[in-house]
Amino acid sequence: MGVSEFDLDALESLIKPRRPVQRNEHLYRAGDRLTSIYAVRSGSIKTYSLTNDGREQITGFHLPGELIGLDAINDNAHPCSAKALETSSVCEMPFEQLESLAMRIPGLQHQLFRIMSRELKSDEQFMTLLGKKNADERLASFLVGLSNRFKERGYSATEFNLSMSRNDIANYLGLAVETVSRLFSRLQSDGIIEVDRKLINVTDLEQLHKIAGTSCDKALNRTG
Amino acid sequence: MGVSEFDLDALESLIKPRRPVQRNEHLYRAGDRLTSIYAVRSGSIKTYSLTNDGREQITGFHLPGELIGLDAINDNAHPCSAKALETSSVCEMPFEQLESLAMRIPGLQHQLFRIMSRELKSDEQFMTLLGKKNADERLASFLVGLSNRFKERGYSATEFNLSMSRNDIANYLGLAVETVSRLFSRLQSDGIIEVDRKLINVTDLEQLHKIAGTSCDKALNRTG
DNA sequence: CGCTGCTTTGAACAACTTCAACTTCTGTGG
DNA sequence: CCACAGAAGTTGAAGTTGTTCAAAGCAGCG
Repeated sequence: MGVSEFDLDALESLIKPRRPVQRNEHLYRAGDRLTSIYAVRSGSIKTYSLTNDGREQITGFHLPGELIGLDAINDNAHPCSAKALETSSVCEMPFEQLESLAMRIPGLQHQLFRIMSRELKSDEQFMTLLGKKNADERLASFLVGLSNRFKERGYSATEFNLSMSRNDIANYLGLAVETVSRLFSRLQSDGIIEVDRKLINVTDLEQLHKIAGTSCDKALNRTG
Repeated sequence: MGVSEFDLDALESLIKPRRPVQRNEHLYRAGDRLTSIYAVRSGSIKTYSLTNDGREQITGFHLPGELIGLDAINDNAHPCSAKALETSSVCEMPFEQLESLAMRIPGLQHQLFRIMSRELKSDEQFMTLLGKKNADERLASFLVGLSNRFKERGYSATEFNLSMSRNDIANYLGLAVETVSRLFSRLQSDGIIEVDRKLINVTDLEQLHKIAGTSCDKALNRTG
């Protein structure tokens, strides 16, 4: 359900060896012709596009097991750029090959539909975040989301490193950096998380969930 | 590129006859098991989900030629509800059938990948709208988007009816109804559009584009 | 040791929301 | 066909949230 690690492993062997990517190195840039879809194997990748006035809009942070580049199929060109946030490794999968495999291997086509569908669904949830949530809810949702994704991958759900800068977080969440910084401080002084630079320790995950799940009346749930 | 009307026509005949839907009738509701994907054939459909505190978040307005329900593949259940904004007709395509056809008919698999990819891409653009654009830019983008879609379908790019309420527009754009109402008034008094209830006449499409494409310094481009 | 870039914090400001009132439309029943 | 009730839309004024501007604090690194 989460990552379908199993199938990606199978694919990986079918297609191409892993490839290392250095921090800040681009996997591809907006406008590049689509050749391959990439599966993140380790590290983390951010995808972003530029607004008309040249500012960056981050469209996602991608962890191991996730596929990137699927948004390029329609135009045969990447609408976003993809850049490593840290030293990472990816598995490159030539798309044409992938497509023809999908015609032959039972289940692979379905798997690909599922992956794209999941991304559509999570995009929709993210729209709700941007359209309806306030700053606190956005940051809490972001942290809960990361927590879940780390957990799925066998890491700690409560202690993890942010590979992206405050600026990137703010950009992604549609907020100003200053706002994000203030929110981290507040979450810390409220005893919900401990922050040490990039290291986050979630001390009250339940409360974080409550904030993320739209904090209703802001103090509705002190005891329950 | 736009709608691949051709292929949908082919599919339509392969699968099921059109089905009429009344205004406010649901095609499916959030939580329903996925049985079919729907192609809009006439009219318009809105998709929406509910936030934790029960408010509605509209995730899209869908015009003829568009497919809805693709976000349900991953969980085999619809994450959103779909409701007709006006009397419409849709073509129901049982998903399992569609998938097995895609294994056989050359090009259909690719077509489906493309359609999902296009949706991913437009979701990303929409994230940029919600994350970076101010109220004016949002409404202008919305109108430009509709204008383009109507044009693709052979209707006027400058004169069209909004099938959704002001409330729906505001909801979709992450704004308050009052803001949207004020913006319509302002666009009208600025001579960019003429508004008569649901009927919109775009009198200065170029200017509308300028506003939509992020109005930079707000008055950067008076002459050029 | 002193850059340089990222992060934090404070204070003023702006954009949008909220609240409230009023108007216009729509549809229903007398 | 008109009257009326409810829904939808518009407009104004006050209020909030988050942004912007400015400056200081801190860590990494030559």
